Amino acid sequence: MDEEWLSKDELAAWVRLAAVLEMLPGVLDAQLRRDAELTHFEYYVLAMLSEAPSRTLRMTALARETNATLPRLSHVVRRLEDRGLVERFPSPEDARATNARLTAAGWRKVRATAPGHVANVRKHVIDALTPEQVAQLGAITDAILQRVDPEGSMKATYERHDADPQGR
Amino acid sequence: MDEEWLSKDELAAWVRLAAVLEMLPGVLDAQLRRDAELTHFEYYVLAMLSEAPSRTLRMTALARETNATLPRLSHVVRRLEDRGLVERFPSPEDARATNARLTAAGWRKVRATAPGHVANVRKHVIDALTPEQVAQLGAITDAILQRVDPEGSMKATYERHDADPQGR
DNA sequence: CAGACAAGGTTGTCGCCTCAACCTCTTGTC
DNA sequence: GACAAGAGGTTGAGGCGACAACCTTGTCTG
Repeated sequence: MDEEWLSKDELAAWVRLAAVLEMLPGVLDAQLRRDAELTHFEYYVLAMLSEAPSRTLRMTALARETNATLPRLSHVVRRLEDRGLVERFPSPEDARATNARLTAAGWRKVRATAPGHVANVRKHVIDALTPEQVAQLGAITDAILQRVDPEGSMKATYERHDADPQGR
Repeated sequence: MDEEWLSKDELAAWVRLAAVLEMLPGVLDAQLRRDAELTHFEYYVLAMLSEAPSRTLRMTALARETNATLPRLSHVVRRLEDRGLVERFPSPEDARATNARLTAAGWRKVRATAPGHVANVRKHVIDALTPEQVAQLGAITDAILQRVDPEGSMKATYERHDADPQGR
C-alpha cells in the first residue's frame, strides 16, 4: 500500500522529505528553546522585525514574511509582548492596522540568539550538502512553494526570481 | 540581521526550506482532514501498518517508521483505536511490548484514502519538479537526515544506501 | 536468585496551533 | 452620506505534540 502510484525514485524522495518535515522542526526548536527560550517561529518573528525599517512591521506583513496565519501570529506576538521583546501600537495610517515593533530587549535577544541558531542550521542542513546541492535545494524548494502558495500570498521572502527556464 | 553568516545562496535555500517546513504540513493535513478525517501523521501510521506483515507492528517499530516519539505515537494510536481503525494487544514474545494491528475498517480506510493523498503529494511536490530534481531531492534529504538522526534511530524507511561517494 | 538497571509503553500536564466567531475601521456605491 | 462589503486583527475553545513522571517486564551481575 501507501503511495503506490509513485515511482521508486519519487517514493524515495517523498518518504525522505516527509521524514525531514517531521524531524527538522523539532531539532530547530530544541536548540532555540534550550539556549534562548524561544521556538523557531518566535525567533523568526523577531528576526523579520529586526530586518525591517524601524524594526517595525504591520501584523499582516509580518504574517506574510513568516508564512503564518494571522491568528497564529497574533497569539505569538501577544506572548512576545508579555515578555517585553515586542510592542504593539495602532498604525497611524490605518486605524484598523496594528504595528509590531521590536523593543531594545528584543533586539538584544535576536543578536544574542542568532549565532547559535545559524550554527545549528549549518550543522544540520547546509554543511550536510555540497554547494551544488545547496543551489539545487534552492531551486527545488522554490518550485514547491509555487505549487503550495501560487499567489505568493505568503512570501516577500522567497522572491520570484531566476525560475527554472523550462517552467515546470 | 537574521542568518547573516550564511552566504547568499545558502540563505536563499534555507529561507525557502523553512517556508516549506512551515507550509507543506498544513497542505497535507488539510486535504486528509477534509477527505478522510485524518491528519497526515495518522494516515502515515495506518499506511505503515498496512505494509507490515499481518498488518501488525510493535509500537517501537511503528514509532521508528513514522519518525515519531513513543508518547506521541501512543496517544495517536489510542485515538485510532477509539475510532476502530487499529487494535492493540500485548505481544506474545515480550510481555512488555504492545502490538498494533490494522483492523478491517482501518484497512478499508487506507485503501480509500491513499489515492487522494498521493494525488495531493503529486500536485504539490512531485509534479512541481523535473525527474532530475526528484533525484536530487532524494539525495539532499538523505544527507540532511544523516545529520539530524545520525544513528538512524528513526528510520527503516529511508534506508542507508548509495550514499554520496564524497561522503560529505 | 536478588537487586539494579534497562527496555517498552502509558498517562497527565502544559503550551501552541487551528478554526470559527467577532469587532472595528475603511471603501465603494447609489 | 448611509449601508454593504471587505480588510485588519483579536479572542476563545478544542485538539494535538512535547516532556516528565511513572509502571511493568527483562536482563545482567555478583
